[in-house]
Amino acid sequence: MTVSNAYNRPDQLSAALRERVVETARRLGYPGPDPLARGLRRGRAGALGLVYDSPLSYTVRDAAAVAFLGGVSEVAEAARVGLLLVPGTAPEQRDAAAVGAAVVDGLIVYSVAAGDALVSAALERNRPTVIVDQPRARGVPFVGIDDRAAAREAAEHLTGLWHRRFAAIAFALSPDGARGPASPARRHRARYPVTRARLAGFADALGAAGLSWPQTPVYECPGSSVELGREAAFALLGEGPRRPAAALGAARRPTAPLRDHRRPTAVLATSDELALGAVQAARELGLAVPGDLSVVGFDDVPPARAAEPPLTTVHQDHEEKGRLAAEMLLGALRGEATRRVRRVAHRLVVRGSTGPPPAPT
Amino acid sequence: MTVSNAYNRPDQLSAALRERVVETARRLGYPGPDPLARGLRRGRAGALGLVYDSPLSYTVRDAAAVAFLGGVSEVAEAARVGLLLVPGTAPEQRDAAAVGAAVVDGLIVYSVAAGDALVSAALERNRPTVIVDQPRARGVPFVGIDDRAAAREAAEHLTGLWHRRFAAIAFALSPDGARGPASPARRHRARYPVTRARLAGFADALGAAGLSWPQTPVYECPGSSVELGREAAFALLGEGPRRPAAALGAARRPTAPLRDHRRPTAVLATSDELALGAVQAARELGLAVPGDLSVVGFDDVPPARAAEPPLTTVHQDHEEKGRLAAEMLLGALRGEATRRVRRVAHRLVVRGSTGPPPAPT
DNA sequence: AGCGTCATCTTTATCGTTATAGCCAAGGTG
DNA sequence: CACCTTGGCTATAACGATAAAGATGACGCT
Repeated sequence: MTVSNAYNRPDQLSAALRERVVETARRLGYPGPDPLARGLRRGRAGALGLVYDSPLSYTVRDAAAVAFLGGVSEVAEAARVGLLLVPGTAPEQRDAAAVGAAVVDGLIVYSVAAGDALVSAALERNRPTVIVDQPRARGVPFVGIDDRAAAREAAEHLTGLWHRRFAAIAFALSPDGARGPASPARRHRARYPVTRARLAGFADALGAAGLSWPQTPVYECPGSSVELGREAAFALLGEGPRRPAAALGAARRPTAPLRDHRRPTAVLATSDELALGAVQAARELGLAVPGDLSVVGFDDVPPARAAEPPLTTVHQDHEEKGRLAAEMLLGALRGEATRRVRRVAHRLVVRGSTGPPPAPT
Repeated sequence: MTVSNAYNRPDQLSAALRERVVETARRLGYPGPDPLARGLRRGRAGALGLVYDSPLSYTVRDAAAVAFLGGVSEVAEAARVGLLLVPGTAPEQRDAAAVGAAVVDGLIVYSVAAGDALVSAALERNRPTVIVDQPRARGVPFVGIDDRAAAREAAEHLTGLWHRRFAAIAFALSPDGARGPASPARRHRARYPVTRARLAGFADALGAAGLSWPQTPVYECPGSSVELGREAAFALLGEGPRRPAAALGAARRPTAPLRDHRRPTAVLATSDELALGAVQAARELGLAVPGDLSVVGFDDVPPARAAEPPLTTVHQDHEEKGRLAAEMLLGALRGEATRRVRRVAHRLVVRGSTGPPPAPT
């Protein structure tokens, strides 16, 4: 006990004794109180857990997820707690038990599919938990934007410019790795609420403009990357072989674009990465952006602003989302009662990738 | 004990009893074995600790650090251990005790200044530790590149093009937040070994070309960002007021460049961010890159390749560094004896930001 | 019957802390 | 002088798990 006091409450013992303790500790090679034992006794782990939908090694390639991490870490640093990135999210070795075994005081679940075992594992721990973006769970604190309204605004921007032929590129509708055109039935069954809400927002705007959503092609990608967006756009815009770009090798042969009257004049993407891939595909097909094709993204990550042309997109503050989530979690740990659902503001940022549709020929 | 077996070794008891245990657990609201207690008893925390030099909220803005995190996480995921981002690195509340209190089995220390309390705190834990980039510590496993040789190659590329007037932009020489021209004395006292080695490499190349290193201006920035690089370049290239860019406000008034015969024709930067800032400053000063000014960076982060012009820089594989560090640490935890120092390959990537110096007027 | 084997479950002791309460001497009060 | 404080130190008992060893009974074999 005296040793414990020497380390934790130096004022409780005389300087002399403390010095003796420290000296002896050094001589014996005692490395200081064991964090595990201390945690057990004190009942706190000193860390917040972060559960992502995909393995971290993918997640760090997503600028939005990294910004979110930055926000969380800012608050965690200030509260002097660690941030544990929980393993077990890789598809080939999905391991909900890892969530149960994580040494944490509370959990932040970031953008996981509805019904995923990771979510139930997190909730079963009976510790404070905050869910970010998706899925909603009864009584569980939540942080996110109004995806449906935001998507609707993005699409209305284009219907307002009098676009009539639309196509959409979406990241995963459900966590089964599907890739390709998504039928209306599949759209209906979507297990990622965010994808679902964004598509619903697109549908709202198109419906309000008198256009048919079920007949609007939606290309589903199993993730969010420029390469996947490029591939999707080729499928939606071109008539050439639909091989993935990697198979095309170094000397890419662009496929021919669809004839004008069949080709969409506007592409709605559920993320900036996908949108940037679409812009790239358009360029390779010889289509001008926004002259021949308008593209809107979602998230407003840094590359969206830096792109050529800069991307019209829905801005959301990912860092703020991270800060909020962390604060809600820390508040719950302190036993404070706070608002359970926080919506973060979004806004459409109109830049250079959208314009009126080309004049009919 | 039977409960423990029910959770950890289902084969050790009959299905019936196990079912009864699980059912009772549910009824009583028992959330499964407590990770802290399990960790204490088993002697493992199930996580690796990651200690950065700066608070995470800054670190996530550094593409190189994020890529490194990606590499580490890849290996950690595969080994089914978590990754704890240790707090306590913010300058205003630097807290080496947080390193001692982290619930981890081993530590990775990423790019910390020599003599920093974080390093000694890590080593005093008497757990396997790997240091990345800096500082070197006797007998402690290390991963990094040959910074001096790499920097020398970068500078030799420019001396080979017959540049004669150089300037350098460096990130921190020592962790004291200094900003401005770094005297030869200060360069000599540098506490960040990486900065020191890269400057030494520059000096090697300049010396070999018969140029004076002590007379070559070096501008020190307290971090690595485009904005700091821009500011440094203004100081090195312009004659206007040397105020930081932020003070210039929204309507930036570019200062006039130095007259030709005094202005450097080549800038050596210790990071891509700083280099990109220098390119931007040159543009604002009306100087062509590489026509009037050549710039080399360091690290080859994604924006370097995407920049206009694309940046000549020293490539290093940050992810690979992360993977290596994590593997060395896991190896040490398993008690394997491995090589203690691993050098990662680097290579100069010549792109569009460097060329011959302008013809003398 | 006697004995070993095996599957299944239980007992004991321990991991390294720290909350709590207790002890003791020195000094202050009435 | 008895009595209370106070500062400084110590003894006890958990925190919640699990390794290791022990107990129990069913079964087969000679």
